[in-house]
Amino acid sequence: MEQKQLSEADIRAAFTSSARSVFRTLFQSGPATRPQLGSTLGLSRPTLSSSIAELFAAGYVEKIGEVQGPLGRKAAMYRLGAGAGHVIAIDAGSTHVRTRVTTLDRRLLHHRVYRLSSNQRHLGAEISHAVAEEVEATLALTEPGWGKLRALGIALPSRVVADNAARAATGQENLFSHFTPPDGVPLLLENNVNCAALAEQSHGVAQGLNDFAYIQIGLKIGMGLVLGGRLIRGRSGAAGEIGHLPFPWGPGLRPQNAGLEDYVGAEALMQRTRAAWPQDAGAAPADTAALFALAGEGHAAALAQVKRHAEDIGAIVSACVGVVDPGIVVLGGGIGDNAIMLPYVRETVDRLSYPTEIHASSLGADATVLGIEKIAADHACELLVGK
Amino acid sequence: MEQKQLSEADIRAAFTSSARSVFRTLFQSGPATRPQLGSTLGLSRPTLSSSIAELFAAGYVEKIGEVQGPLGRKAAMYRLGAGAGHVIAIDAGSTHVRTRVTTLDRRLLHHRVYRLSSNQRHLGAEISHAVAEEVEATLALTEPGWGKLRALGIALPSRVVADNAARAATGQENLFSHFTPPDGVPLLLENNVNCAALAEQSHGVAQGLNDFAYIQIGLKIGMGLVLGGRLIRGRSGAAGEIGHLPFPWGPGLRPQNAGLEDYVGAEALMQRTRAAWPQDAGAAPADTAALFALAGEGHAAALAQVKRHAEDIGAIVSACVGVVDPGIVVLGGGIGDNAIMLPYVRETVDRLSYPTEIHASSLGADATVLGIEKIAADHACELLVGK
DNA sequence: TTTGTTTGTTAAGGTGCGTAACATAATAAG
DNA sequence: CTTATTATGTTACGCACCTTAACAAACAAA
Repeated sequence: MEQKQLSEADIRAAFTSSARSVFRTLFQSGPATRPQLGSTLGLSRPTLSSSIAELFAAGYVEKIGEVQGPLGRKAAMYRLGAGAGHVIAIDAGSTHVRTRVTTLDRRLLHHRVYRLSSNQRHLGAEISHAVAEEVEATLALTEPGWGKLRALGIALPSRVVADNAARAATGQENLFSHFTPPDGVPLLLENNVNCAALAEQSHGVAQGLNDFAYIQIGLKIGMGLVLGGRLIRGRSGAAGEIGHLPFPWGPGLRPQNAGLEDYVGAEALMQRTRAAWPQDAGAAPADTAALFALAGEGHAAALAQVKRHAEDIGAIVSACVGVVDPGIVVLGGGIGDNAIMLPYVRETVDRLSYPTEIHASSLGADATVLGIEKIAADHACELLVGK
Repeated sequence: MEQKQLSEADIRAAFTSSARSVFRTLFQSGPATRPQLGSTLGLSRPTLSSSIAELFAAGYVEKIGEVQGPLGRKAAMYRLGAGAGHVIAIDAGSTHVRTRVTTLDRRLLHHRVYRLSSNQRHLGAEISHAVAEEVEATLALTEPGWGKLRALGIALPSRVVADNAARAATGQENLFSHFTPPDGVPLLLENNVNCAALAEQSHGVAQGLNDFAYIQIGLKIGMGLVLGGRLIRGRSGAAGEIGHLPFPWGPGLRPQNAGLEDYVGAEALMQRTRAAWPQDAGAAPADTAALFALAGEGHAAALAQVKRHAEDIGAIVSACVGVVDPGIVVLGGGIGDNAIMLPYVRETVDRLSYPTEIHASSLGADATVLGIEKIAADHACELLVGK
């Protein structure tokens, strides 16, 4: 193993810098012809020739066809080869465990959704068990054509910190109660909301943006922050833990620990809704989905609740704008991506903050897996050819 | 002028990459011997020889002496030469205009403090006038040994945005009512709180840190945020405008625009203090300095006010931790760097947030000027030898 | 003075890219 | 069907930038 890793590093060192940038381009942008690579990277044809020869010899790229332009000779088209390997991405969610296996340039090799027997509020034994099974099953059906497994990424519903000492407090260690990660494969853990934010950046509303905030509103509330193109994790992995914003707060009002999380969560919302529900308005909605359905039909009592909730969300957004002014905020999660709230959220933010675009997420339940997949693929690419 | 700039760019292109990195090292770390440069940069002696020859020929470095080790030949010591030029940094503050002129490697060539006739609450005509005079005076006494003026940096008590269209709303344009910037010199504007934050990073409590928040508490309140080694400015230059955090905020409480700024400012603090001051406690303090002095002596009523204020500051810090979790927060400004508040702030943050170190700034009134000076010097260096 | 050590220079070689010229393969025009 | 034009790919060669090796210079200690 040690020997293999060393030879891997040797391969990387052996590649010329132009070869590495060709690899990175194919990694980021998918298949391309030599002339395309040459013009985007500003490299000459001879350089490209030797770069591709290097990569091809290592199995890192392969030719997948030829493209005929309007005139002249056909151009050869290349993509990452089997030697580049593949990654496994797992979203260890509270209701489902979603698994995706892809090449580094994101070609789907395998995917699967496993439904948990019950709603897991915290990262615990059942999730750990499910992850172990998913990994084992995936490893079992690995095909030779996939190449080496380069990274295993897992998105967790907990804070995630790299620092060994601080881990115990996050609960992230519970992942390993029934799951032993495979040997010799880089294991990447990331918070699920952060993953969803990255997915918005690579596949969703925040496509290509370097600065934005993603706020996920569901049972709980959380934020993923991307600034300067980088995910902001925070010293304790607590960046985006906006459930800990000071609340309630005002003259003579003492903020409570996690007071906002308790107030703005789905349970509290439904409790307030039931308490305020008029006698003559029919049966109170059973859950948030029912509440938003009623509001969508124009039901006055439901709409009033939704509006008040949206104003609270707006205040949360304003807190984020006041601290980092991201310019763009994406709302996601079962409650957040609801279109009914959007205008009320915007109204509140307009009243309280500097100009901020607010969008609803269009990505569905796959967002988190796609995010952790990107993290795993990025890591694998960096491992092979550096930054 | 156009011609000069072109030839300047040519010089940069003419330098080898090793020469550029030698320049950057001398810029960042000050004078060094050749062996030192060689070992820190991993360059061989012949390479260093030619790099320094290049830079010396352009006047970018000069020899300032020789150092004798315990054994062997003396090592030549170099620093940036006159050809590298100098920068002017100006803090256009509300009570003083501070000017510093330095070489790129921060050797002080000239400095001056100009006291404004009255406290300027906003960036207006008098500040503009004072800046114009300071720049003119400095340009007049420029010595040939200083080399070319490479950049002029000005710290402003307003939001600063690069985008032309959005400028009008910030008030930053008021700077130019009586001040015309010199031709052909890069002009760099930055918010004064952001500058103070950078000064903490280069000279103060946050020395060398890549992630921290600097919160300035005085007449008004503001924050400078450094994450991943970079200053976070925000889409509208409004990152750190924490006076716009939602406040008051709670069940049935509607946040007001800039409600926190009004509540937590020095004026409001003194108003509350006067209102709550007991009849038998002597005369109420006239200003915050007097209030903190009394609190320092153990005066109960004063201490109660300071403590309550510290709890509000603690809530503000908690809001920042909830959004970005910087890990370290530096408190500055006339009120913020007061040691009496520190334990109460810490108490509140400990109660509400993830572990966060909180320090009082040790830099005095020069912080802002030092920060804009660093911005100007960095820009000048990048101009000469790239990133 | 000699010896060993560090610094600086000169000479020679290698890597990674470029340009120039040529070979190849396609379309368009006659 | 041949020829002209154009784009792609390869080969030959040169340049820029760095390295190692060897040598020269300058110092302290023996």
